[in-house]
Order: sequence, then structure tokens, then C-alpha cells
Amino acid sequence: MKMSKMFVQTLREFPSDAEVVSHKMLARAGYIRKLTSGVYNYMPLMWRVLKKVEKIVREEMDRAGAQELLMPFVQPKELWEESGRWEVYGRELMRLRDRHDREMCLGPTHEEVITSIARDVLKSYKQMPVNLYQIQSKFRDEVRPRYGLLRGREFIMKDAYSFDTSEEGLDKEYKNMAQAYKRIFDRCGLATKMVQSDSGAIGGSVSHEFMVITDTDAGENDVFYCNSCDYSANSNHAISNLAPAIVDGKEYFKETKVIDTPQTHSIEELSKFLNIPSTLILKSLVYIVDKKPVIALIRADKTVEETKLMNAVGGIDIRIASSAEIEELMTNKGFKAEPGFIGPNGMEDITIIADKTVKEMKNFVVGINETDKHLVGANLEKDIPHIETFTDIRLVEQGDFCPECGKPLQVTKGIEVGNIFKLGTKYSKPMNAVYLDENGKTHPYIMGCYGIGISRTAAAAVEAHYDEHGIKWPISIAPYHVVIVPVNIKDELQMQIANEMYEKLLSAGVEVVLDDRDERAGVKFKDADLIGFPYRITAGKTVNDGFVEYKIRETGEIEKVTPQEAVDHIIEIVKNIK
RNA sequence: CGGGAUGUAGCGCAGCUUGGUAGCGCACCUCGCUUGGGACGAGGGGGUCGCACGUUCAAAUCGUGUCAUCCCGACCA
Repeated sequence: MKMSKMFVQTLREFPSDAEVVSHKMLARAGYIRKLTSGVYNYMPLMWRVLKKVEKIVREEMDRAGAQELLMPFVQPKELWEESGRWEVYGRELMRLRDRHDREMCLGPTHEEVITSIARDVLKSYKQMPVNLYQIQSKFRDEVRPRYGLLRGREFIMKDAYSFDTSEEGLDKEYKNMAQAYKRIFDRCGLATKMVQSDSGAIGGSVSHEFMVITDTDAGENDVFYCNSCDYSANSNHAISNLAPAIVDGKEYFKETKVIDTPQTHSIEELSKFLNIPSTLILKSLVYIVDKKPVIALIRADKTVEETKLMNAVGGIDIRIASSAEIEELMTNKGFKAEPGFIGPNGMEDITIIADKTVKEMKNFVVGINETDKHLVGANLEKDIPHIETFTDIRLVEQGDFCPECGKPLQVTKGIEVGNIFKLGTKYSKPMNAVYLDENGKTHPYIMGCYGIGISRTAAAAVEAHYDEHGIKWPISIAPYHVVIVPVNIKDELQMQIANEMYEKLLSAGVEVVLDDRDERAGVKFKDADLIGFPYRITAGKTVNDGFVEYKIRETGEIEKVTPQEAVDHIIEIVKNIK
């Protein structure tokens, strides 16, 4: 490719609306252009990168025994009603009507469609196991698209779906996919962690996410991991053991009674006023889950993890209640108190979920829906007997102990580039997708699903590989392998050497760019660094002595070599790309 | 959806307070000069100032409404 012909425009400055590294770099280097919020044009350079990521994904999925197909982007409402998700999925599902006023949606994921295909074709146990995948644009009408390609509304995704006749078969395929994913991300030059996670709206029982750990602020997930064993989990799913804490308030509260606690709206104020550790206080929080209030109880030094709480309630939408909503709740129950003094008593007909930490507590302090008063020396059985559900709804914190080996847990930010779910019969059952076994009996398929964000993976690679000058692509997914820069295109020898190297590399199958623009060297170097070619060969004044300069983008390392050596070196490197 | 901000040329911005022929840098085109880290000079093309309505002799500027975009929170590949 001649640089003079390349359809690309690099910018002198970062676009003002870009926040994270990958968005800034990709926009400035001419890879992407925004069309509308969360929707991007993939310009020629970007498309080359995406095709490379796709190629790696295809090769590894095929190697793992999966088969590629392509499903429609537009899907009928009826299918989504069968699975029950037309109601459940919410506004993230982009709905539209055709000319006959039939309701449709843009595919945010394809469980319904693949299940409808399977039930038509997969009639016998003899046809399984099977794993089908596609690479396609998805559309999710995100509440707040941001971070460029990391959270677009339209994005490219590889989604795979497996069908098995048994849990054992699913387990096997799940592991098979985990291995394929590891190879895929390794080949893309991305170090990933496979972490346990919540299975969210897609549903199912077990799931893992593949996280790229970066030092940029683009990672939207907190990942807890253990250095001593291989435990790691998304914060929405992580569990931990806690250090011993004072949970029995016997020494502070010999008897159970209501006392005055003026101006103690917060846990901090309360623990200071009573001069007790916050581990002796029972914290009552009000959430709104699917529009209904839910009270969460937890030891006051700990934080509620909302996804865990939502799962415990069995809801699909959760948010913390506003002060007004809390007061309204108390008023409805016949109390008149400020929000800071809410407590579980008198709330018997509200869903109450208590964290496991609560079970340990004895002679503790709790709000009683009365301003400036608390009950001290309280105990569960005696004073709050109506709590039925004790489960883990606690947010893990750095320094908590690993649930598997007991060593302290660490935390880091991660970008989720892939995930794998065990779906079981979540879709096959409601959609009546069944096969016949050896005895002619029908069973629903045991399903799994496996996603990789193709465009997000490319963006994550930028987050993981860049410096102040631009992108440093891993060679396996770089748009081109090498750029040749003749410093002065009017210098005949420089151009001749550059052209010779260019032709040799081209005929060896190397993806090479010749920067034949009539620009000053500085401009070409800046662009080369920004675009992120992994290697650069410069034909400058030293060609008169028979040398060119060979530069590695990743390390900045420079070597003076003959043109032939440079060519041979590049060919060798390209030959070894996995 | 709640909170905050911004819409002026492809990109980055000024002008608005105090209404009076729409500007600057980069990018783009032409010529000259220059050629190892985003040179220089001269000339040139490109904008219904997000949109609508209103006030006014006159609106980028004042008012009302509306749309869009971005940032902070809850969702996810």
C-alpha cells in the first residue's frame, strides 16, 4: 500500500469528545469516525484490524470444533415472547415496526434465533453435541454509550451456542471454549484473566468473563483475584472470608433497650456517638428492585453488592432508593422518621434480605424507624425474628481473604472482552426446543453460550499497547506489519532502495506500507508512531553507505542494517506470527 | 432516567457580556522554498453560527422552545 493513496486522515489533536486512550488514539489516527452516539464508522485501517481479530477467532473456533453460520440482524417479536425476554429485556432492546406494523427488534444477542433453528433441525441425540457461532454486528441501546469502541451501541461480536444432551457434555464444551478463548486472546497479544462472574440478563447458572487487565481507566469492572491460588472473580460475583471482627456487643450493651442517639444520621456518626466499632451496627438499606422496595441488612462496616442483592430477590432491575422514597416507605408503615433511622421492624411485608454477616451479630445496634433513637443490645431471634433470607450480598474489599486459600485478595480494573455461560435449559425449555433420546423420549437441549466482543477486543488491545506517541499494535492484529519511510522522496537513491524493499516485502506476502508522500520526515515519523506500525524501515542519508534504519515500535529499539537484512528480518518475523 | 456542561468550516477553538458584512490555528487546493521527529512564505476554496419561533431597522450574540453531543451515577461483548 502506498501511503499517498491510503484513505486515512490523521489529526493533529485528540477529538474533544474522546475520554479513554483507545477512543482518543483510534479517532486521532484515523481508524474510526463517529456517525452518531455509540455508533462508529470503521475506516480502512480499523477494518483491517477487525478482520484480523475475526480471523483469529474463526481459526480458533473452527479448531475447537464449532461451525460458523450467520443469523439475521432483525428478529421478530414472537420469538422473544416465547423466551419471555420481550418483556424482560427492557429498553436496551432496540424495537421497531415494519410496514405491516409487526414488531421486530435489532439483535442484541441470538439465543432465541439459534434455539428456533435448533429445534427445527436438531431432532436426535445422535446430532449432538454441536456448537454454532457467528460473527456479526449487534445492537444494544445502551443507556449511556461511552468510551468509543469499548461501549458502543452497535458493535461486532462473535457469539457461539452449544447444544448437548447432558450436563457432562456441557461441562466439556465449556472447558473447550475456555481453552479456545485463552488461545484467541493470547494470539491477539492480550493478557487476560478468566474470572467468575454473575450471569446477568442472559441467564444461566455458571459463567466466567475474560478480562483484559490494563493500567488505564477504561476498565469498567473490578476484578478480585488471589496471588496464591487461581481464584479470581468479578466484583459482582466475588466472595471472601473476613478478618475476625467484634460482632458481639455484650461488653457495650448489657441489656436490650431503646436509647437516644441524637444527630446520628450516618453509621459514622452513630459509631462515634456510641463509641463502638461499626461492626456492632446493623445497617438497613432500601433498594428499589423492579419498582418495589426491598430492605437489605448488612453489618455496617460492609457494602452491599447490588447485583448479588438483585439476584437474591430474583429481580432484573435495581437501584438505591432516594431519601424521599425511604420516608414514603416508613410513612406507609405508620412511622414518621428521618431516613437515617430506618430499621427492619414493622416492615414485615416488605422483602428483607440479610447478608450472612448479620447472622454472626449479637447484642448489636439497629434503627427502629424513630428519629434520634436506636435499639441497642439487639439480637436476631428475639428482636428481629421475621428475617428469613440470609445470603451473601456483600461487596468484597481488597484485603479480604480468598475463599479458596485464605490469602489476602487483590483488586484491579478489567475490560471484559469475552464471556462464557452455562445456560442449561433456560431457553430450550420455554421455547420447547427438544430432541429425542435413545428411548424416544423428549428432552430440552442443555445449552451454553460464548461471546467475544470483536470490536471491544481491538479497542482493549490499544488500551494495553500504547505510549504518548500513539498505538503499539501487537503484530498479529496490526493493520500492516511494517512501514517503509524514504526520508526524501526526491532523493533518487533513497526512493530506489525504498521501492526495492517494498517490492521484495510485497512479493513475500508481507503487509507493507510505503510512505511515498512528499512530506518532511517528521510528519511521516509522527504518523507512523500514531498509526502504530509494529516495524519501521527508514531509508535516509545512510543509504549512501548502504544502510537503512530498522526500528521496533514496541521497544523503540533502532538498528542500522542493510536493506536486504531489514527485508529478511521482517519476512522472518511475519512468518512466525501465530 | 437523575445531576453537570457544550453545540460556530473536516479537527481544535475565539467571537456572545455591550446586537451592526463570521474569525484564528491545523487540515485541504496552487506556487515558491524546504526535506531525519508534525518547517516557512504568498495566494485560494470551504460555514443557512444545531434547529424552530420570538424581540429588533438589524440576531452567532437577547428570549422561549426543541434537538443533538459529551461528562458523573445505575447496565453490558
